[in-house]
Amino acid sequence: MSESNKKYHHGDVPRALMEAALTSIRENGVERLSLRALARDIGISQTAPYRHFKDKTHLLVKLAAEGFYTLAAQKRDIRITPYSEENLIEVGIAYVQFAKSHPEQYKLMFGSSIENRRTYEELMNASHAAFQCIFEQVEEGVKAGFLINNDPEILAKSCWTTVHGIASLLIDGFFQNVEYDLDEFIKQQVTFNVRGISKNPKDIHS
Amino acid sequence: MSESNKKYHHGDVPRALMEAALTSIRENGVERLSLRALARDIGISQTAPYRHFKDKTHLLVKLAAEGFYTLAAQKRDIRITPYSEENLIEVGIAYVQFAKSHPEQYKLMFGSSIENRRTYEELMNASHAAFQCIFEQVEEGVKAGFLINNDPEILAKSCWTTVHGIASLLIDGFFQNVEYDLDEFIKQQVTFNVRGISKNPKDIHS
DNA sequence: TTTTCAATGTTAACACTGTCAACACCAAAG
DNA sequence: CTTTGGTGTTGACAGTGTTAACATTGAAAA
Repeated sequence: MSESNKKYHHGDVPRALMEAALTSIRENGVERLSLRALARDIGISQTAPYRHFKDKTHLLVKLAAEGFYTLAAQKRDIRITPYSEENLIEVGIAYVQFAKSHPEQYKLMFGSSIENRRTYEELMNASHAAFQCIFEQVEEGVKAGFLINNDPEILAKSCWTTVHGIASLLIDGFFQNVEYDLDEFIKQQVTFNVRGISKNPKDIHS
Repeated sequence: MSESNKKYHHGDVPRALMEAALTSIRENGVERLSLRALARDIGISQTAPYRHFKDKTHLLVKLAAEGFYTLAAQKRDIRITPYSEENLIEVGIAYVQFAKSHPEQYKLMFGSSIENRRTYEELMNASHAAFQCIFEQVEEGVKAGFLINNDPEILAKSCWTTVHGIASLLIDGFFQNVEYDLDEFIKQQVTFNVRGISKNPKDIHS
């Protein structure tokens, strides 16, 4: 296959589109993403993407799903068994760090760029996989008697809302006026949360 | 001023635009908001809004700011002095209820429909006012010895991230598979958070 | 080998959008 | 009365998502 005359069959167009989309999102945010611009970037006609994605949203769904899977993987890398409070905190911090280093993709995963996200099975599976990590860890913490004897699902959701709250406020710039160290701040916040669901909360000495 | 021949000077156009925008957002979400459609709805030309708002974003900023102020007011209505743990929880619940009953406006306030939100002083003031409520209450809780002896700003931010986390996951449909009672769930989550920043956390019996 | 056909690509067009420039009107200040 | 600044309008530009109609290709079917 020569380099010239590449009118048709440009290789892996879906992959190229996804990657172009990722960098575009990283640089300009989800709101500015344009299918046509993407097509131009990778050198295909402006409507060619529709041969590979039903519409713009389906591209976004794929990207978001990928995001959830790498988030899940990243958390799994940090987690160690058996359960320890410190490790639960570390996983929480890793979650926030992911959001911090991929802010636009994170917004895509959670924000409302994707309408009716619940109708996309693929996306639901992916986000469920990301949740599953926390769930398992929390469940272990409950069984081992470290955490409140409550439905692990509810406790895990407490962790999730906390880290998600931190992540989204952080991304949206609500913590930009912090004079204190940001990483220290994140750790504190996560620690509060773990303390709240622990059976015997340690004292905190400021 | 007769009813007929209302070619010019239609009354309070900015107000009319804001209200039309609010209902449009409520029904179709922020993403679908169109300045031109708004103008058509209230019976002015499609570019007339630009006489009153520099651009679309400035309209959104005004709406978001209003949202923050009503949220602040709603919280102030619930809060009572002196400090009590129950009341802090109630305020947290009220926060989530606000988000629950104005989901699209809430998304507008926090989501990334408004780019560079930090450059809009008006918006920063408004969101700061909403934060101030929680801050004061938490500060009182610290002084009265109920909450951890820590920087009240940090503790208040813990409350904020928690309720915001709950609110946004709720709005984005991540809790739609709850078989248990939603209000009870919200209360539990907020309670965990308060427990996490309390000096002497009560035992929780499930 | 030739034919056929689905996948993939293209162009043209539609109906939108935000935004600006140029122009029209009108109330009140000078 | 004249001027002037706020408000309103039309027309246009550049951009978008999306569909329809048509073109090209490579591989399977004949």
